[in-house]
Amino acid sequence: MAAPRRFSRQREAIIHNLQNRCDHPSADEIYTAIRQQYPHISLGTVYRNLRELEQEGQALKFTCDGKERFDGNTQPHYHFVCDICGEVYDVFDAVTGRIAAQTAQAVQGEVHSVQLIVRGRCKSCAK
Amino acid sequence: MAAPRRFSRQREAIIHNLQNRCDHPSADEIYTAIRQQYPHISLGTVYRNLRELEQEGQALKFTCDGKERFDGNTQPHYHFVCDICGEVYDVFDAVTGRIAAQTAQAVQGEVHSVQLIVRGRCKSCAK
DNA sequence: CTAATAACAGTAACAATTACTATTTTTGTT
DNA sequence: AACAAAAATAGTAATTGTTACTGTTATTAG
Repeated sequence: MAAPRRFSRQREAIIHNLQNRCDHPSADEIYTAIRQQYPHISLGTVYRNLRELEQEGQALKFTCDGKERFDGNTQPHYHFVCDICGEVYDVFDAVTGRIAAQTAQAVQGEVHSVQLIVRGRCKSCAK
Repeated sequence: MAAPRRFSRQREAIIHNLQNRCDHPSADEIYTAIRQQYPHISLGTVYRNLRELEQEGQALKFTCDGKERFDGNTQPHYHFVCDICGEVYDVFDAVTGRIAAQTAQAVQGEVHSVQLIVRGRCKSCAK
C-alpha cells in the first residue's frame, strides 16, 4: 500500500533521465539535462523527486566529494572513485548483499541500505 | 620521504581529542571541544588539520547526513548509522580489507580507502 | 465542471566547507 | 640570543550544495 502519488511530467522526466544515462549525476547535473526539455523546472523539484525516488528504492544515492550523486541502476553494485580524475566506476559484486545480511546480525537491527565507496587511482591515472 | 611538518599545539590538540573519544565527531564538534583549551582556535584550522590527518592515514573520514565525520580509530572497521536516532556504530570486521584487495584487482588500479556505511534501524529503535 | 490538494516554480534562507590575508609560531642558522 | 624564512594560524569573507518557504499551476476524484 504505497502512498498515493500523483502523476507529474517533471518526475517522469527525472526518472527517464536517470535511467537512460550511465554516469552518476548530481542533482544539478540532472537539473541541467532536464532544462533542455522543461526550461522552467525548478531545482527544488529535482531535489525533492530524487529524494523520494531514493526512499522508494527507485534510485541509489551516495555522497562523493561533498555532493550527492544518484544512480538509476538499482542492481547490487558499488562505486570506485578516482582521486585523480574524479571518475566514478561501477563495480558489480554481490558483496553489498552479503554485508547487509551480516551487519543486520552484527547490530541486531534492520538494514535499509549499504553504501560502499572505494577510492584510489583508476587504471589510466595510476600509470 | 614524507613532507616536513612543523609542530603545532593546535594540531596536537586535534589529534589528542580525536584519539580520546569514541564517537564520530564532525569538524564543528571537534572545534567546540578544543575551544575549551584553546579558545582562539580557528574553525579553518580544524578543517585543514583534519583533512591532512585523513590524507596521512591518521584518521578516517566519512560523510553522513550531509556532513563530514571523523574517526580516530584507524583499525579496519565500518559504520552502521541508525536512520531513526542518528547514532553511528562501529562494526569491526575484515570485510573492508578484502574489499580493498578485490576492488584493486577489479579496476586494475590502486585503492587508497574504503568507506562503507550501512544504514537502517539500530537494535533499540527497531523495537 | 468543480473543488481539493499534490506538485510545482521561483526565490530566499541555511549550513557546511573553503578561500583569503594579515599575523603569529616554529625551526634552522648564526 | 637574535634573526630570517616559511609554515601554520586566526578571523573573516565568500562559495557551494541543499532545504524551506510562498504563491501558482496541474492532477485527480466526484
